[in-house]
Amino acid sequence: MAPARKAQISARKQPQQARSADLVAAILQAAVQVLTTEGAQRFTTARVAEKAGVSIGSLYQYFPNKAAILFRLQSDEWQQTTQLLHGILEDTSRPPLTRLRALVHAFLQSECDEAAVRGALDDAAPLYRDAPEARRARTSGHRAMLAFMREVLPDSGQAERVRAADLIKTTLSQVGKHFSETPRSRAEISAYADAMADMFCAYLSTANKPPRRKAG
Amino acid sequence: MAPARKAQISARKQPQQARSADLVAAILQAAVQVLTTEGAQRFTTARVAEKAGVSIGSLYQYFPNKAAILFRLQSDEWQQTTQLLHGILEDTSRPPLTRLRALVHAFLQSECDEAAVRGALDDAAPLYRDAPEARRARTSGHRAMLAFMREVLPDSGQAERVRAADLIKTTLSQVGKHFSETPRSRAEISAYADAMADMFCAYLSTANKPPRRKAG
DNA sequence: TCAAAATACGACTAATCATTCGCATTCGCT
DNA sequence: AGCGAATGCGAATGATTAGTCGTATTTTGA
Repeated sequence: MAPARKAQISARKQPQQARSADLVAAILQAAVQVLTTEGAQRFTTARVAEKAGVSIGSLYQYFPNKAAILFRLQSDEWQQTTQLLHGILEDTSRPPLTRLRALVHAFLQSECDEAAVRGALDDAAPLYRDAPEARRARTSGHRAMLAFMREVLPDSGQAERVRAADLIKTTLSQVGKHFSETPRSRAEISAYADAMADMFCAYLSTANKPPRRKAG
Repeated sequence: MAPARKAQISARKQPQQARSADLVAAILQAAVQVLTTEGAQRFTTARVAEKAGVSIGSLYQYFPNKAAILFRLQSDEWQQTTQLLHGILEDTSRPPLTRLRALVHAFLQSECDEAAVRGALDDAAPLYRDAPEARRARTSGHRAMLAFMREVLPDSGQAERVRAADLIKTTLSQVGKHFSETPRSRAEISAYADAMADMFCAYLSTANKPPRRKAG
């Protein structure tokens, strides 16, 4: 139960002139660099400002506090991931489970490609995750997975579909996070993705069928 | 890529008299309290010492640094979990998949029961996880799951069994961690555990069978 | 051209915290 | 009793860091 009383995390002021827009971009880019090269521990506003070639005062013109920078990065990541997810799951030209398998592969690969940033961002999560903005942003991506479940589990109740969607989405993201913590070859990634996809497919294939429960 | 050059994390000195053993116990107990009531952010050696009714100097007699206290707590947790896992999986009087289901239930329940400590300990992970002692300790629990896989996937190759063991162990711990981040009723926990167990069982049941790959 | 608005600057403040070290107290033992 | 070792103490140190504010520079628009 960490105390959840962070200040606002939204932008303090919108850049209006071109130079300030550049400045914000430089800060975000520098933030990623600091995060990847120094880690979450050593992520400080001073270091970001320096790496961005910007004064600390200017940084605080556009970000109300350190958490806001991190939250912005995380938001962008979430948005990217959500789009990946939607793009693959909604392509109805392919059979559902094929799409799901493709999604697992794409997700694990992208997770490993950006392991450094995402890992550091995750370490820093305590700094921004309790902000209301973050709570709201996190529920994105539910829709697509739930729609997919309606397609693949037409005979199940809504509650069961919600549970299946949650289980798969959570497994994908959490296990992916842990998986990407150690460096992996492309072949390893692919093999692991296949195993995970096998697991999801097996689950969804049997979930439709009659009662199983307590199978042994 | 956080820099991984923490100092040693092992005990600085073994308590020899009863009073110092009590002191160490008080510190550990206080550490849990501080962690749960204040969160990882506000976990400081001073606070722990105060809550334990012990001077800061005494604390440093037995723990070389802050990370050592956290590592000790995490170690104890790991050991508990490992024993839970062994105890259930090795009870050969029940069919394998029944044991697995029991394990999932027991694990999720215990994770939720101690959500506060574990969550905070997880937030603090960056402080201790890169120490060599932690790297070693983390591989415990592999053995039991692998032995289980030999039992339930007798026809698969060793590589596939290792992958399955890893996938299930990782899913259980990572998804469990995320699941316990929000408060849950006992019924919710049970329902989720059943879904997860269904997923594992479906996976293991089909993994033995002939080639599936790219199932649609 | 010039004033107001926007932007940029960075020294400075205030707070937090991990850890040390010199000294005081207690224990185990003869 | 009394000695050395173990234990306990906590003020002080040194370092880091988030965030502010008064001032300087640049841009905009009239």
